[in-house]
Amino acid sequence: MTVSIRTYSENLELVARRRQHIALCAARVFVKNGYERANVHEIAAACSMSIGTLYHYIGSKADILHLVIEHALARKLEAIEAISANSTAISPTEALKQAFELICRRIDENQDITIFIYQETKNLEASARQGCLDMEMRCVAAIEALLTRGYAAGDFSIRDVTAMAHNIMVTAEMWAFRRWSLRKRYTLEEYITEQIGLILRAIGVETDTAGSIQRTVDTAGQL
Amino acid sequence: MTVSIRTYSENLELVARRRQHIALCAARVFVKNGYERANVHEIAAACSMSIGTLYHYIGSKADILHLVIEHALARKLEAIEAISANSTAISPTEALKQAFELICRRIDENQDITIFIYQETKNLEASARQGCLDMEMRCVAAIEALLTRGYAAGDFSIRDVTAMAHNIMVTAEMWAFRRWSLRKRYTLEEYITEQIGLILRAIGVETDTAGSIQRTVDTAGQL
Amino acid sequence: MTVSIRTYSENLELVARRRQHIALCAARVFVKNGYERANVHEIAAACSMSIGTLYHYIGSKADILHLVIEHALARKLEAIEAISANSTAISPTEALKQAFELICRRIDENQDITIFIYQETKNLEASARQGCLDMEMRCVAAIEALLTRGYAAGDFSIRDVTAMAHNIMVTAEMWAFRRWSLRKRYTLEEYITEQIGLILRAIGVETDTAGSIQRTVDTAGQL
Amino acid sequence: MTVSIRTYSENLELVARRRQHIALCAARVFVKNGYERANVHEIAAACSMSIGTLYHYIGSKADILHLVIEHALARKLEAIEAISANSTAISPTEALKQAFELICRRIDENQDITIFIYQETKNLEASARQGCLDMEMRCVAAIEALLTRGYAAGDFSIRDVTAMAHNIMVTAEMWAFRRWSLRKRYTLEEYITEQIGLILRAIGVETDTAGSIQRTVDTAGQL
DNA sequence: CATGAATGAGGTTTCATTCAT
DNA sequence: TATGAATGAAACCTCATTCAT
Repeated sequence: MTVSIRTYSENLELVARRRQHIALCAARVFVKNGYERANVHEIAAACSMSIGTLYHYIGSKADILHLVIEHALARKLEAIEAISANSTAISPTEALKQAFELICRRIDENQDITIFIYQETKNLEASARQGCLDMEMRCVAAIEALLTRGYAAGDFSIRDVTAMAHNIMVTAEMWAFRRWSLRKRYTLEEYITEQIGLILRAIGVETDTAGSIQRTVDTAGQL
Repeated sequence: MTVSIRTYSENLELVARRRQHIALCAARVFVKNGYERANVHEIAAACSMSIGTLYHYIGSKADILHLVIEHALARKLEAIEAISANSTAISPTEALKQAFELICRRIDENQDITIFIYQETKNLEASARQGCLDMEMRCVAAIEALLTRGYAAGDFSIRDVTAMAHNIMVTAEMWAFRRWSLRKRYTLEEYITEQIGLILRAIGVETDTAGSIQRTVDTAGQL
Repeated sequence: MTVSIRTYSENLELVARRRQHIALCAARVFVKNGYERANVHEIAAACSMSIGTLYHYIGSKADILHLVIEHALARKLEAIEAISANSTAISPTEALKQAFELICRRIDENQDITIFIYQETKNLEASARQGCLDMEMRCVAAIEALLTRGYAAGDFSIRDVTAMAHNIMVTAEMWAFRRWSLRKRYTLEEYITEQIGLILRAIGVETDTAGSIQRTVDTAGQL
Repeated sequence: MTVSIRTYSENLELVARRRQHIALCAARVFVKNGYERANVHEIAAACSMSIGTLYHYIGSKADILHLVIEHALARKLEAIEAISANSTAISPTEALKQAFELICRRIDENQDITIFIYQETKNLEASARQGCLDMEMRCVAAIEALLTRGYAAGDFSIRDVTAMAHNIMVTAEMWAFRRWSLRKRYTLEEYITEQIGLILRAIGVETDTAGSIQRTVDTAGQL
């Protein structure tokens, strides 16, 4: 899973523990200033390590980025696969509704890192980036599974599930990367309700048209 | 419209011409390596100017970013408003279909800058960023107008047009920022066809279900 | 008087007029920011000239400094020589008192340029600097003349007038370059009175001891 | 006492040692060309440090100026306070004479930095400058103490000691900043003798009139 | 295993001066 | 005579990485 990153340590378990720590702490620094503006001094401080120690467990600043993004994506993938897997007991429609809601709530809790991944994945070198894209693909695949199940059950009228799965994933992430606009207009709950309505109708599930939205939250122009 | 940027010249017409030139040439450099990695030396060279001359027309590297993003957004906005305005002669459904197709084709032609804007708008200072977000909002508004017209005509069964308008905009831009996945599966035409189907059904327009997609183009993991 | 400075003009009268103008206007800019921080753009603007025109009448930024300092020193010298010359009708003691007072008042009116000369004469090249030092020497000489007259008349008990003349000149200029301290304690009038008392007693002239000073003006720590 | 300057090191003792080193070495570079013309490359070389290392102990070039001036003033203040304090065993007149002589000799040994402080203190930012002015004030206060003691003992006929204290301080510094004139006429010993005579008579102490000065040293027009 | 002082290349920006118009 | 656009060297400062302790 983890791509090979240089380390001076031979205690693999220690390396893994430290890297997890770095992934968590560095994320805060990266998210605050962006990858390029964050400096290794600040990252080391956030990890409560000296620079020297930090460099025992990573080979370069880019490796820290890799750790951070990979960690965040792995947790996102875990969450989505769990959501998808846990919904076999209920109807496909209900499963899709619940899945979308849970994914949206997860994105809402991880807005900053979601946006960060959109912005900084470009700084990964090819192989690391490919690993991350693979995880993104597996997120889509988990959603595709939900859709395929509904199609097989005759509940969803859709044959090409890929586009729809991407749409669902991006619709959830939009809540983060278009928050400067969406949050003025919707609460998270309203957003979820509205988008679920659109999704279900797109795949041919009849719904009682979602209620209109009036309340406007003013959250200025935060990005 | 244009936020004030420092200049040593008082010849407003010259300043405007040079800045347009900078916006175009610098975009190529920025897109290649990202904002932070691009250096002003390279930008000046791309503009066929000395660094000194470059700094006669801008006050800082961040101003160049502002110029580039604002220029790109202004052209996107222009295009979308034109598309929206030019479609009053045809039925709302046909208008929406054509609009979505044209927007997607425009995004396809401007993939790199589309992605760049997602990644680097964060580097603008507050006021510049707000100006850019305002233009994004006007893009959404132009799409809302199309939807509202179809709703008023009774053709679209949708009451809250905002979410749908965002979805349409993001679906088109997805073609750029998820190209690493979508291009393996769809040609631009297939993508447009598939997504139009989903959009129309989400707003209650009956369509003959779009055909399934089989062909897979392998374009490696380019971002 | 004026050391040769490059000019592209052959109209000597025009050159002289423009240079006088430059000396006056540039002084304001130099005094505000210091010589090195002042830029030629700002100087040209203060002179209501284009950069090109400015460089028709001077050869370099250092020439402007020369013009400014020479102009200020020439006026100081003029003033002091006039003061010294105009006092032949009164007693040496009265002449010295009046001269000191007038010089102090002149320094008070020209505090900024007085300090500026202390700070920036170092930036003149050797020959220009020498010319300026010569003018300073002539200021001292004018004061020496006053002292010598009093000595010859038997009113002043002093044989080496040079040190005393320097002291008098520097005491007056101190009002400018130590204003951050002196102005908290003395008004100009009090300062003059107090210092005249000290000067006269140093050269053996009996005075009714100047009154004590109580009032404290708070002018913060301005330099 | 020392104003806070940014450092990347947390080893306070090391920081203090390095800064002392910088203050000493940078002074030579500054004095040679003035603050603005000196460049950090040259300063780092004079400190036998890389530029990177230099910037670990200071935050900006202006901080180096601050270090240099503060260091020089602190040593001047120390010297003057020591001189003033050490003279309680002798008569006020003798104490004043010795103090003036020692201060003049100290200025003579530190001519360049004395002039430098006159010229470049303006480049300090407000708070740093205020700290330096405070030290100057304490120098004056130490001299005031000497005068006050003589007044209290009935030896000096002077009530306002402030002006006289400033005069004494400036008279000593004059030896540096008017050396282009004074050194042509006086040796240091002659200068001290002559000025002590003037000082003592100004405060009402009878002296056998100081001898005339003939020897003229030609030291060209050095500033 | 842990530290953090040292490095120096490379970044952005300024500005005195020239010269074609 | 007057203009001001163009130049590019050189300035200050940052920061990822190493390595002796």
